[in-house]
Amino acid sequence: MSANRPATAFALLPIDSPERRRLPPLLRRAWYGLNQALRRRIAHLGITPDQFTVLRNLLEREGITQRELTQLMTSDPNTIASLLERMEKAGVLRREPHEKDRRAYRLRLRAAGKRKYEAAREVALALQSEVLRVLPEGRREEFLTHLALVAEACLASAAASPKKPTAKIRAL
Amino acid sequence: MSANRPATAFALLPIDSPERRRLPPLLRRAWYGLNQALRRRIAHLGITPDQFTVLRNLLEREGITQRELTQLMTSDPNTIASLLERMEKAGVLRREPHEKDRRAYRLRLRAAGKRKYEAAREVALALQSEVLRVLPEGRREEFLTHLALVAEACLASAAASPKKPTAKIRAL
DNA sequence: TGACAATAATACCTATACGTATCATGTTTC
DNA sequence: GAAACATGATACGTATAGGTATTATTGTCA
Repeated sequence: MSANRPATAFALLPIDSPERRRLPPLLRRAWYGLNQALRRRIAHLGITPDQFTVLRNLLEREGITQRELTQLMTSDPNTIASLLERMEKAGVLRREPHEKDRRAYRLRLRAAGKRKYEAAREVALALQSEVLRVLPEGRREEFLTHLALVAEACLASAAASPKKPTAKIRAL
Repeated sequence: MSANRPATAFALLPIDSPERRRLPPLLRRAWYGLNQALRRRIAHLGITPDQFTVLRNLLEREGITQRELTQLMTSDPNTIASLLERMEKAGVLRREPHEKDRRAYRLRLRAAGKRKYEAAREVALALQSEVLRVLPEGRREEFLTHLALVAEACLASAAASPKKPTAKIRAL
């Protein structure tokens, strides 16, 4: 066990460490690293990675409700509500009343939001290319396909895990 | 920035096209899903997934400092400090003064921490098996190897992204 | 149509991520 | 050996994740 200070914390681990083979730490490192890199690279635009994700979803589907955005982002209504509150205050989007459902809002991008999105998109594309280059070219699609399977399985596991350990109503 | 040269026709779609599988949303969904599933399944133990990670690291390396734990978890000193404060208050670990460095603490597990860890570990192992079952058995190791490469690349990108856009001192 | 369940959004809470600034201590350098 | 610098930890602020509870509205059904 060496006490040297490597370039990355990951390299601190012995080559045969179980950490290198365990799904949760690997997912954690990948996601946090990617998120942190993007956050730092778009900080000058005044938006965060999550806000960037919101902008992308709104650009692709103008006028969706908060509930729909929550579904698209696999997030939580509370998180989305406060996220949108900050973004509206920052002037990148607006919430207009839904014409049919007075409980809901329709989300619309503003010009500033579109501009910030376009700029951040360039950064994000470059970052993704940069990261995927470490995989052999012929294996990248396969990796993403497998990752998609794993992601769906993770979401399914979460959905199958009740918030409250109530009586198991899961009738078969 | 070199152009992407995908091998398949599917991959000829724009890299951020909704039809194509993008790395950031996939990583996000996988990580959030896995984290949420684990959080709900160990909530009855009174610990969170991050606290579980702390416990595992402390069990494997008793007496490390907060700084070392920060490196192992690829986290942030601030995050670790408040995390440990909560855990110390909850009685699962204690911070004792470092015998050489009066700035540092040595982290030690308490009995309650060991117990909670053991219980949570069973849950985590089952969850990982459950998730990885969606991949063909012969591809799981390969997937984890690729994920490790990607994780390392993500951390490298983050490390190469300065917090402040100062003059880049990094030698190319 | 009136009671009631479901739904969209929010309020309030705690936990985490991570930025800047600060403090105490350790190390290096001239 | 004192000043300059580096480092471990914390204080404080903002953003996000997500839990429970509440409010306002909608839809359903007896």
